[in-house]
Amino acid sequence: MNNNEIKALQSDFLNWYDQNKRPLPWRENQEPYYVWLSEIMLQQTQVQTVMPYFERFIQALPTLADLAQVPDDTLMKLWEGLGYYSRARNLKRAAQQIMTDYHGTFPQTAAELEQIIGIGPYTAGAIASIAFGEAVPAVDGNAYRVFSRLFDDTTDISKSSARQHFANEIAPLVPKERPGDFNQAVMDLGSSICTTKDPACLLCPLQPYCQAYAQGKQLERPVKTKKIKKKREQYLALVIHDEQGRVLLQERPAKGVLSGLYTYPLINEANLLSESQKVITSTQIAAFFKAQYELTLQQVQLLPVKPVTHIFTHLHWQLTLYTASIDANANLAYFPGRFFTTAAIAEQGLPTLQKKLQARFAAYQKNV
DNA sequence: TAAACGTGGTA
DNA sequence: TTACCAAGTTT
Repeated sequence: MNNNEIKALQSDFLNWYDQNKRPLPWRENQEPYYVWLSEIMLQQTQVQTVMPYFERFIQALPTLADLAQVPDDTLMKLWEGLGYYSRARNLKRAAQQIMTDYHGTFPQTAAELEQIIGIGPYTAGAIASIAFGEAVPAVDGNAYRVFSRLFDDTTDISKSSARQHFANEIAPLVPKERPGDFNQAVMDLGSSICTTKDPACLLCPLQPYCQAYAQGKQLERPVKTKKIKKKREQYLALVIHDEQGRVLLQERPAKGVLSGLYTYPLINEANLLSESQKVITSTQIAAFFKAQYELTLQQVQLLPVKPVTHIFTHLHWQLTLYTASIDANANLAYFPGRFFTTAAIAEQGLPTLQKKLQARFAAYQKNV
């Protein structure tokens, strides 16, 4: 594309954006804190999902300084259900980093922003262009789709190297004048017109420039080869009450899925079953708890309800519910977790998996 | 470089 | 039910 073509494309695209931009809460101003927060929340997450979380978050923590000091419990409650919980933890760490290392003022270039925890190449480009007017691309899934079509580019977006390749291709198109609007136009176009399955090419402001459209290959772009196969795992989920009606929850290990979050105690069936064994017994579960945590369970019973299924990006879990009781004075020294009252559970930030397990148990109780 | 990391929606 | 998609970063 020569300079005149690029100018025309930029003009057509920004005019389209001016007419069609979505009114989103984080577009009301260019406050870096809000731009940043929205970009983190939007990682791998759709606008509709983010909206209520964003509103609640900025109401609870209106400034960077508030975020830097927020208690972890409050933070997780605000993030509850959004997923990828390390995003929230990194958000707080980053806020502290900016308060101490940058005197509470955001760095203003993509290169500097990328040094902050939780901000990768995409988010750095997005913040730098939207909040600070730096003419850099923001290469996300939308950009892959839009520009692989525009250039009829067959680069495999499954590969890590694809991001830099597209950044190089896109950079000459980003206007010096309105780089943030240009990048946001890419996102809006990608979500409304240049969609994966049924792109509305006839309505697209870039259609006159689109090389894939010219060849009828828009559905073959972008090229993506990798597919993740989910590992199947079976778990036991134990609903353990004491005589005061409190329930025992377990804190998940610092590494791995749902790290640091609370769930009912979960036992991987693979850790319970020996070679030829097919059936798990209540006695065996109690023995496991004794051996692992020095805890004595009583009345371990299989709950006659449908197992809970939960699907992560790379895992497919099936969880069978059990109930049991335990002494309120049991020594939890060797157990990574604690008792929760009903009220305390409601205040705790819990992963959706745990919410599902609770719902299944509640539905059972209702029918008894 | 590839795998790990949540969740909700759609075909 | 399975598979894939959606404003990625970290290790």
